[in-house]
Amino acid sequence: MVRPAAEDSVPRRLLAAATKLFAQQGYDRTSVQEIVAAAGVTKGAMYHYFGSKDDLLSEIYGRVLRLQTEQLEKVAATEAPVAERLRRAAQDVVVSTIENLDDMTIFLQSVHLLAPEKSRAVRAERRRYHERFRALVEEGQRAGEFRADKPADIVVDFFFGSVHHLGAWYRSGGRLSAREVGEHYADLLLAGLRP
Amino acid sequence: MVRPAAEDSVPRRLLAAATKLFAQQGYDRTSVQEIVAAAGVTKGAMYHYFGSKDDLLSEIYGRVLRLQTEQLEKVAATEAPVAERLRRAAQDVVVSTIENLDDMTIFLQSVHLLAPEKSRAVRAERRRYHERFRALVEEGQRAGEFRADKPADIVVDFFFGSVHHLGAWYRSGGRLSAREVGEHYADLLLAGLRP
Amino acid sequence: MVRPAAEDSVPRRLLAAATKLFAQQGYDRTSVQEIVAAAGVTKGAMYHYFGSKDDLLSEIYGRVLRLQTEQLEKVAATEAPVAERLRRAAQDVVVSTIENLDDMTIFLQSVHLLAPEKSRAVRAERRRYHERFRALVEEGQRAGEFRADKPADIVVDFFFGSVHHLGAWYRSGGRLSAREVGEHYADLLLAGLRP
Amino acid sequence: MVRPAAEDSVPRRLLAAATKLFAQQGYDRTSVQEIVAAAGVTKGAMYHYFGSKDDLLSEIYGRVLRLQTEQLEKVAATEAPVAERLRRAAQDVVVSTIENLDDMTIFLQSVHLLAPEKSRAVRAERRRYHERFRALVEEGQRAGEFRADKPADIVVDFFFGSVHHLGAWYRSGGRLSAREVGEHYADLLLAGLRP
DNA sequence: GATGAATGAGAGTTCATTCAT
DNA sequence: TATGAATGAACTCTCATTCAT
Repeated sequence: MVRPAAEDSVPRRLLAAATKLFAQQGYDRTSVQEIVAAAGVTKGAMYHYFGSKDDLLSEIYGRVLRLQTEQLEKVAATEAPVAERLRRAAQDVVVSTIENLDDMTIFLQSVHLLAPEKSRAVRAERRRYHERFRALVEEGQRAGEFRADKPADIVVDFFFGSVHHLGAWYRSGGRLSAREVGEHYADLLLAGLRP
Repeated sequence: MVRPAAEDSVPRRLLAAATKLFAQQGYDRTSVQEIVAAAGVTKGAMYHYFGSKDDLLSEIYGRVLRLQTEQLEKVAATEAPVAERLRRAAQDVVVSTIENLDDMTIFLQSVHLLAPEKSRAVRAERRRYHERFRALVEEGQRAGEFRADKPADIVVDFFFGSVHHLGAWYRSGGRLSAREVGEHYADLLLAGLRP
Repeated sequence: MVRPAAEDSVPRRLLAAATKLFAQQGYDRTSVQEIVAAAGVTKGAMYHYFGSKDDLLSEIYGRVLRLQTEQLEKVAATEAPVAERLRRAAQDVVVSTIENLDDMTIFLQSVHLLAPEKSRAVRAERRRYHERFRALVEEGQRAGEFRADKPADIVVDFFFGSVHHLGAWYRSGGRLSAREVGEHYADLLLAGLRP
Repeated sequence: MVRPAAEDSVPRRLLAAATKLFAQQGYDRTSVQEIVAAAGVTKGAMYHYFGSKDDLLSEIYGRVLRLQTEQLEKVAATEAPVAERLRRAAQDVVVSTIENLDDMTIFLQSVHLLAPEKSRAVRAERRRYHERFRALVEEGQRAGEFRADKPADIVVDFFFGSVHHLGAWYRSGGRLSAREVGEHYADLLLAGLRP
């Protein structure tokens, strides 16, 4: 019996259901029972594919981390002037955060709930991402395009705070498109860095 | 039997213990048993003073919201130029967030865990706070001191994202004092708003 | 409301029910649900008094170990000739094993199922008991009353193997009383040790 | 594809893995998953050769029972004096128990976990073995070589208790060889039976 | 004002077994 | 002969809350 391509595989259905529920109710408030019911499978099936509830969370993290890291690498590697590269990186991260708002919401509310070793791995990956971003800021400061009196890591934390907060207020279908919010955010960041 | 003045009252001890534990482990991961053990009282005593675990959370919120609202009102009501008032408000909220980092961490990680009606009340109070802040931005835009091409609510969300994120990276005893971080953050905000 | 003295306390009822069920079905095959049902209480009540299913087992062990240790110390401390003391110790341990056959059966079938640290504690206590018994054998060997060509620890293991095996065949109400079995066993041991 | 002769057959590998794991952790604590992993096969393969986890246990029993029964028959059928035959039978059972310590450990800890009908079969076989041994004791008592004031079945249970207990203390590579322990045990038994 | 025994529902996880392929 | 996805029931344990004292 060949499965219709339209019907998602069991692990994919589980991941989708978990993502939605975790974003809506939080990780701790979502029971494995709810997840498997939403995915239309049994608990046993879930534990066949994922070692634990924690693993579902890790997978969701992995997905979004990979995506954003790829985007950043691509933009950073172009030949454009550094101010331009930073602007595009900033705008991209806003857009992709909004486009994956569920994943990001979960990410921000639940990293600290992961088992220690997984939590460490995820944080390490996240740190690398921030460091790549910081390198752009420092490059611009050395080139004299950005003010040099603000520590680059403070700038990065300042900006990513704003980005992480998007899930708290942005509603799709609202006044502004993801692209517009990205432009506003990138403007505010770049303007703040003018020498 | 007269209690030594040095020993805090039972409700205060409970609130202190709950604050610390909620910040460390999250609301859902902290059991009532742990709280009462840390406070050195029994469960019965806790339920005598607080109707539920939820009530402890609401109380913690109330405390920090009241504090920050007061500060903002005070600064906003001065006669200084609007740019100066916004700078001081921004700096103040950073400093007081850092000084009450446990409360703020809990606030940000756990609002969505409150029972609906309490959650609504807290959010409403928070919204009023943000609106007061936004009014400052709009005043500056009308006065021509801030660029007018950025919606004021976007600016507010942009900045409070940064502030809320402080708990994720700031460590007391680190390189920068609360005051210094406040200045950097206020600078970045104000510079971003230059026309 | 004063409880009738006849009605056993909750922890005692739990211990009794657990003892019976563990002996009948084995530790792993007995569910907490079965235990609390047999004791007429809820699971919550059980976990109020015992930290885990393991704790029930440890408690049962403690009871029987204490009992047998006391008996041995009492006999060993008398002034009788060593052969007489060993005979009585041997007989006593048979009788008390038969009288607490459920506890002993559990003991023998389930020590290795205890959590490592508890298992270690129980084994250590057991070893002390065996060493006390061995000291009697060695005393008799030095006094020339027992043959000296058999290592005392081998003798002890030989005999306690027999004792531990009682649960596998002895049925109360059978042909022989506990006392009679004790005499036969003590005879076989002592005769085996004749020089 | 021809398998190398050195590589054991799948059922044999399963039996070996199960024996080791059952002896180490107990039957109930060992999952089918662990067994197949240790044997390097899949669950499906196991259920192809064995109807259930229980069947593995029965097979292990069968193996050791057959072995020991054969040995006893051989010794009992010789022409030597009865005391000599009993001595050799006793010594043999000690040696073969030590040489198959894993199987015997499992046997003793897990017979009661078998499904009723299989358990009955195994016990019956075991009983026949004990009866053959008892017959030797009785023969010696009738011949006046052994004291007659001890019921032969008590003697048999006394001795097999000791033998069964070997797994609880004997460690290969220790002070005494299997042969030496066998001699000591046989000595203690025979000396105990002197008239 | 304060205790702590007791509840009862539900949590995450494990597991022997089945069956379409 | 062999696979491995999937089942479904049972498992131990946790917890916020209640209430007689």
